[in-house]
Amino acid sequence: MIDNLDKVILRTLMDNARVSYADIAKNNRVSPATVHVRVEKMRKAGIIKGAKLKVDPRKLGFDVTCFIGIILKQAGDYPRALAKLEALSEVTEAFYTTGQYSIFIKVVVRNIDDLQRLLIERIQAIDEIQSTDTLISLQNPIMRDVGLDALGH
Amino acid sequence: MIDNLDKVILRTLMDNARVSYADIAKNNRVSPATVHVRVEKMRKAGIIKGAKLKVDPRKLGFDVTCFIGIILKQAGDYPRALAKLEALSEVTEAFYTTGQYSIFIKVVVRNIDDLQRLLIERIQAIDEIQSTDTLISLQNPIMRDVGLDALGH
DNA sequence: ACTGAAAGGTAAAAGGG
DNA sequence: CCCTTTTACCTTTCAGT
Repeated sequence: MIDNLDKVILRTLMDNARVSYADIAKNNRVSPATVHVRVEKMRKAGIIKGAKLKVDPRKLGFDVTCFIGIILKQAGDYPRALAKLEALSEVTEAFYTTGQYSIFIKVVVRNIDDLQRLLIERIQAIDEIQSTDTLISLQNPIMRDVGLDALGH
Repeated sequence: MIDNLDKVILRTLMDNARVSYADIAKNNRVSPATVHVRVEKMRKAGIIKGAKLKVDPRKLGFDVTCFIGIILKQAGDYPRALAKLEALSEVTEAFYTTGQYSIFIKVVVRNIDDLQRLLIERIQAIDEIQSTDTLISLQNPIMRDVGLDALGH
């Protein structure tokens, strides 16, 4: 399914998506064409979903990151609530979860005032939402990709 | 600080980091060299932190994503606990937070059995940790970058 | 399934307005 | 601050093994 060369290619590009296929080829003693073929294979298999530029939100003026656990009035309200959350650009991630919350979201905003307005005027204003719990992140000391070492084959 | 062209470049590359500078230049009626200069400027300013390949963890056999809220025995235990969490490759993100938890982490594992072992044998075994709450993610319907539209300049 | 070579395209640096 | 030019390198395709 996925061999050692695939893993090295993935690891390299997950770390820096702009490393040239030629460099990867050189380091692994294969031709650039082979690297190209492997990448295309993994893209078609859905393993590779794209390449994203990583930006620092703080450098752009988004200083506050927080997580919000959402309790819905009824379980069936999930699709409607999600659609309304998706319309808010400040909501960067959403998860449908087990446990006390139905939906768990990550929001990135400029400052605490913006967070307060977002919470009160736009999130708690959503009909389907019963209540929310907010967790403000002060630091983000770990942010990395899944380790491929646990991959067996 | 950051003008309209910078914003268009960021938006384009945040979506697809492999779009060529030549294409971006064409769409904005500037030269490829200008795009190159802008990207370098933003890299030096720390706005651009790199380009990452986006992979689908499920396609690689990591089927379970979850969040774990961690309560420490003492607030001062934070650095030691964090270092121990960092040593676990399954911990892909960590946040230092206000509220009921001191540390909030995201973990990605192969299955529920692995999650259970990780939790009991490696996380709850950390001396500095008093207790944990786990939130299993069943779906991840929203995963996107910060919207640049709120950016003033 | 990998390689080597060819064609076209791209990045990055240099120089000028 | 942006442009054009230039050079070297890169991706991608395809025939051959």
